[in-house]
Amino acid sequence: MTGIRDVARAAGVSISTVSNVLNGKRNVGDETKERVMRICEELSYYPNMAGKTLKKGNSRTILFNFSDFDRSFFLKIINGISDYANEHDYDFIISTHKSCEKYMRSNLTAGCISLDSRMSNEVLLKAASETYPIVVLDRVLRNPFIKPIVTNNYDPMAQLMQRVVACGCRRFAFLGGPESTEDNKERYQAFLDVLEKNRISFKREHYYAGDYREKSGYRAAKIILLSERLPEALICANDNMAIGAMRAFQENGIRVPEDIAVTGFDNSEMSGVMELTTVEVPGYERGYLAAQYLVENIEGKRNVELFRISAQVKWRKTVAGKRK
Amino acid sequence: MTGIRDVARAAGVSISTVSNVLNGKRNVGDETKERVMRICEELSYYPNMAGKTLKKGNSRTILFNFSDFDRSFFLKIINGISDYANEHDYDFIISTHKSCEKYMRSNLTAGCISLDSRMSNEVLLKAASETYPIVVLDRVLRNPFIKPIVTNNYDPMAQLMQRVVACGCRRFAFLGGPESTEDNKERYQAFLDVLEKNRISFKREHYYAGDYREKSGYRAAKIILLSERLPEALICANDNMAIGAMRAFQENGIRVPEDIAVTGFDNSEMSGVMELTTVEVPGYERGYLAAQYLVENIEGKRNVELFRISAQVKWRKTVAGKRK
DNA sequence: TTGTAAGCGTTATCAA
DNA sequence: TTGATAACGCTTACAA
Repeated sequence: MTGIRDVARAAGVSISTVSNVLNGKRNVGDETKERVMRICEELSYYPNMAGKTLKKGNSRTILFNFSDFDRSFFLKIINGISDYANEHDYDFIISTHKSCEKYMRSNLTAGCISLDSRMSNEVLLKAASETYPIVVLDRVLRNPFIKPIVTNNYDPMAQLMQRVVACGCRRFAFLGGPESTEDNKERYQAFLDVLEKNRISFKREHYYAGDYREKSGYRAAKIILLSERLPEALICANDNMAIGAMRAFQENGIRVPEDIAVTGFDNSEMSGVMELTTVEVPGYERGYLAAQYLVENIEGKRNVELFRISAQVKWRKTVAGKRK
Repeated sequence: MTGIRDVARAAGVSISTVSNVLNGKRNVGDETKERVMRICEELSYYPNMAGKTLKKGNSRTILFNFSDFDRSFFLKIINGISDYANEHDYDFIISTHKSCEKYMRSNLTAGCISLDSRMSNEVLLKAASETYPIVVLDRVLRNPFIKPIVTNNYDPMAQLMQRVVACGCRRFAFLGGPESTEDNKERYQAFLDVLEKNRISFKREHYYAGDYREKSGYRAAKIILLSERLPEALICANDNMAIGAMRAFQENGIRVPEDIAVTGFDNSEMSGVMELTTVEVPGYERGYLAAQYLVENIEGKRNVELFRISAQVKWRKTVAGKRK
C-alpha cells in the first residue's frame, strides 16, 4: 500500500508538506501543491484512515447499529441517515450487533445511532460519553449523552382503535409483539384504554403473543380460528403479524373485513398491497432526524431530551365501514 | 478514553504485559493475568481499533457496499454476510457508496463485497490487490483479485417463458429494467430466445422500458391498457414492476391471470402475497456465499473464477393453467 | 515471567 | 514556504 512517505519521496518534499497539501492548508506553494497532487494521482495514493484517526483522536463518521433483517423499514432509515451524512460531509457505516461495540469504543466513529433490541442498555451506557453521543431509536434511555427518539405509538393506536369501535366492533383480539419492547407495551396499553373508555370488556385470553414476524401472526390466527366464535376485530401490534394472520384467514375462507376486521402497525410495503389499515411510522424521516440530532450532539450542541415522533393512521380496507 | 497505559499503570505492570494478556499470549503469570483482567473490567477498558489496525497492518473485518434502498433483498444478503462473519470471527461493517472507498483503501477492512450499481469498475479495480480481495455481486469484472458472483438469469427465465408458452400464450409484452444492467439483458435475451424457438413473433414496440421500480411498472401497464388488444402475457424483468403493473390492471378491472398473465423476477416478499409467478434469487444464501469466498480469498485461498448462482422458478397463480 | 523500545501512517508544533 | 520531530494506542521482537 502506497503511503504518504512514498508520495513525499516521489515529489521530492517532506511528508508534512504532503499532509498540508492533502488537508488544504494554505501554507504551501502553488507549484509544490500541484506537483504533490499529481503524484498522489499517479501513485493512486489514498490516506490511511487508521493512521489519521489515531493521530487526530476523532473522525467524522456516524455509526448505525441494527440487527433485525426481517423488517424492511430499516432500509428506509438507513437511507435517511445516509442522505444526512452525505449532505453534512460525514462518513457513514453500519454495524450489525457483534462488531458494534468495537466501533463505538474506538474513535473510528464519532457517535452512534442504535435501533437494535439485541443491544443491551449496559453497552450503550458504557459507550456514551462527553465525546461520544448516542441516539437510541425506540428505546427510552436517560443519560446525559444519549438522546432517545421514540415513536408515539399510543396516540395513533388509540385513534385507530376508537374508529374501529365506532365501526361497531365489540369483540376484540390483540396480537402482541415481544413483550419486553416499549412499543409493544404502548400499543397494547392504547388498545386497552380505548376499550375501557368505551366500556368494552376484554379478557386476557384474547391476547395472543407474537414476535413481530409474519409466521407468528399466521400461527396466532390459526389458533384464533379454533374459537367457537371469531372476534369481530383482530388488532395486531405490527404489519408483519397482521399479514400472516390475514393469510391464515384467507386460506380458511374467512373474509377480511366482512368476517373479521384486521389492523396492523408500521405501514410496511406489503400493508399497502394488502390494503391493510395500519399506522405509518415514517422511516426515512426518522433516520434523517436521528442523524441530525447525532451530528448536532457531536458538534457540541448538546440535546438529549426525549423526542417523540408522531405517527399517522392509514385508514384502508381491512376494517369495514359500518357493521351490523 | 482509557487506554492500555492506564490499565498498565493501575495494574502495576508494563503495557506489553497488558497487551499479552489481552491477546491471550501464554507468556504471562496467572496471578498477573487475573489482576490485569480485573483492572480492564474496572476501568472498562476497550482496545482502540485504530491503534491496533495501524500496528498490525490488517484486520479481520469484512466490508459490504450497497446503495439501493428500495429492494428489500438487501437485508437478506446482509443477514447472510453477517451470519458468516459471526461464525468465522470476522467483524462486519456496511458502507453506502461515498465512504466506501476510504474503508477499502485503509487496512481497516480486509476485503469487500460490493453490490452497488453506483460503484464504478474503476474504483473496484484500483482497490483490489494481493492483500485486498473483492467479491462483486451481479457484475462481471475480471481481475486477479476480484471474484464475480452472478445470478444465472437466463436459464430460469427461459424455463419460465417456456412454460408460459406451453400455457397457450402467443401475444407477449416485455417490461424491462435499466437497459445497461447485465441482469436485465440476460432476462430479455432468454425471453426473446424462447419466443424464437417457438416461432412466436415479437415486435420491439411491445418492449416497455422501466427502472425496476413499482411506479414504472404501473406506468407501463397504463400504456399497455391503451392498446386495442391486450397482450396475453406480460413478462416483467422484476417483481416490483410486475406488481405495479398488476395494480394498474386491478384498478381497471382487468383480471390476472384470466385476462392477462403476469410474471416477475426476484421472489420479493410481496410477490408471495400477490401470488405472482416469479423466479427466486436466494438472498441470504447469496450473502453467505459471498462472505465465504471473500474470507477464503483473504486467507490466501485464491479463487476468482466467475461463480453462477442458480435461481428457481416459483410457479404461482398469475399465469393460468390452460388457455383457450 | 516481565519490561524496553521500535514502529505502523498520520497530523501538529515549532524551527528553519 | 518548507522540514524535522513528537505523538496518537497498539503489537512485537528482543533484552532482562
